Parts: sequence; C-alpha cells; structure tokens
Amino acid sequence: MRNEPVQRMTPQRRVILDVLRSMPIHPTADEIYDTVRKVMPRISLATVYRNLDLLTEAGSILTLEVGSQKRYDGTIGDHSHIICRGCGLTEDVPDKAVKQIGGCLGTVASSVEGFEDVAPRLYFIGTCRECAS
Amino acid sequence: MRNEPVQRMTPQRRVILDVLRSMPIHPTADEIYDTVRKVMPRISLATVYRNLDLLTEAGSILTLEVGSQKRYDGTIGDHSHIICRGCGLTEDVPDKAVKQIGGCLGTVASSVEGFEDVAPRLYFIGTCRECAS
DNA sequence: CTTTGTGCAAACGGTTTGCAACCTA
DNA sequence: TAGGTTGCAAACCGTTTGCACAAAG
Repeated sequence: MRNEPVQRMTPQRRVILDVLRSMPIHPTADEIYDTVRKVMPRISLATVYRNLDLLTEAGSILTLEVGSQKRYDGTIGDHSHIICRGCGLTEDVPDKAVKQIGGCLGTVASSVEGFEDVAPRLYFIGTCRECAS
Repeated sequence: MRNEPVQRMTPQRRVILDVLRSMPIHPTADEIYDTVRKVMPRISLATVYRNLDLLTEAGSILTLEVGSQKRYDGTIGDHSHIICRGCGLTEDVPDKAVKQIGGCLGTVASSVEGFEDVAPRLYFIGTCRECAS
C-alpha cells in the first residue's frame, strides 16, 4: 500500500481526488466525470480515466474491478465491499466482524500452491434497497 | 443453485459444455472459442457467448466476473478462486481450509445493513508461475 | 409449421490512445 | 524550453444484438 505523490497535482487531478473522497459510495468513472463537470465543465472523460489510473498507481486511491465496470475507492487500506447484484452499487462493509476472520484467511492464502504473493479478497453481494423494490 | 436443463442440447452447446468441463483452468470466452473451433471450425463467437449465458442461466456452469474479462467455470457449487494479478489466470482453491471459515462469513454477511440476500464472496489474488518469471 | 438456435456482421459501451495545444517548473 | 498534462476524436476490445437462414420438435 504505497502512497507516493503523483508527479504534479494539477487542478483536474485535485478535483477528481476531492470528488472521489467526498462520495460515500464507490463510483464509476462516469459518475465521477458527471460530478467533476459540475465544477469543471470542460474536463474530458479521458482526463478522468488517466488521473484515476495515475492516482491508483501512486497508491492514493483504489481501483475496484468488480463486475463489468471499474469502480473507484478514495479510501485505501484493507476493507471489504458490498456490491448490489442488480445495479452494481458498491459500498464499504464495516470492518469489525471481517477483521476477526482475517488471520484465518491468511492461513488459507498461504496454502495456495503455484502462486506467489497470495492475498485474500473478500466481498459481499446483495440487493440494495432500490433494486429490491 | 438451480440446475434446469437448457431447452435444447445442440451440438454446439454440447461441445462448449464439454470443452469447458475438460479445462482445468477457468477460461475466457475467447479461449473456449479457440478450443471449440478445433473440433467445430464454423462455430461463431456469438454462439459461444449465447450458450455460455444460457448455460449459466440454467445453472449448469458459473460465470465469473473477475477483472475486465468474464471467465467461465464448469464446476458449480460453492468454492473459491485464485486469480493471477498479472494475466488473470483463474483456478480453483482447494476448499477444505476455506470451508472452516464459511460459518463465520455468513455471520458477517447477515450483519450488512441496507442490502438483502447478502452472501460472502471470497477469492484470492496472486501471481502465477509464468507471470512471476 | 412454429419455435429455437446458428453464423455473420454490425452495433454497443467502457476504456485507452494518438496528437497537437497548453501549462508550468 | 522541456516534460508532464489536457481536450478532442478516433481506436480498441470484449460483449451483445439484428437478421436471415437452418435445424429440431
């Protein structure tokens, strides 16, 4: 979990990072784009993608590859997600209970053969309120 | 985990299912297509996709939405996967150790608020031998 | 004869890239 | 003035869809 600064903190990069960190859910690039455009109307979607990649590489944010669309998470560090099987809405899962099984997961991970640097990834799927109704 | 028979077991569908079940790893649609074409050269990629969807809907196989490309699993039932962070290669994780934490995961799942029918999904990421070298 | 499935090609949607202009150190 | 960065448009790639024809019940 590195956290190297990106080369240059441009206005675009700053806004993208602020917007992502202010969103309670883990948005898609499109959702970030829409929000950023409200304050910076001439920004392009390519710039959003490029900066999300850069910020991920720098360790400032997380890219979640869940489902068919990438989602982005302004909170780095080890935690789990809950993903709606209907619409893909992605939120954090409170970490307390998950932590308890962390050690156990590590034990399983270390027993996987033929792979190096094995780490467990845990998430949950469910149906969000909106999709349930 | 339903297992309804698909409407018609056509030659194409038969071959796709056999090929998938015979593959030790969990292939992409393209990889299945390439293998199926060796025995049925005039099959189209669209037919492969359509049948993989149908077989998934019928409960005969699993569609794994890991990373940017879908992968398919001829083994239904609850088990975990190990995914190469380099190339996406996906294999099964022997289930013994994972089973031990199953109950615990269920407990966590039931404590997630704002979602219905919450179920845990556990997988592992690592680097496969080829990508490590 | 009706329904389901196929091959082909075109469309689709999310993401990436080439490029000239633009900042900014 | 040199390099990273941007906006735009086009390319890309995995997947889906429309359609006319074929196969199966």
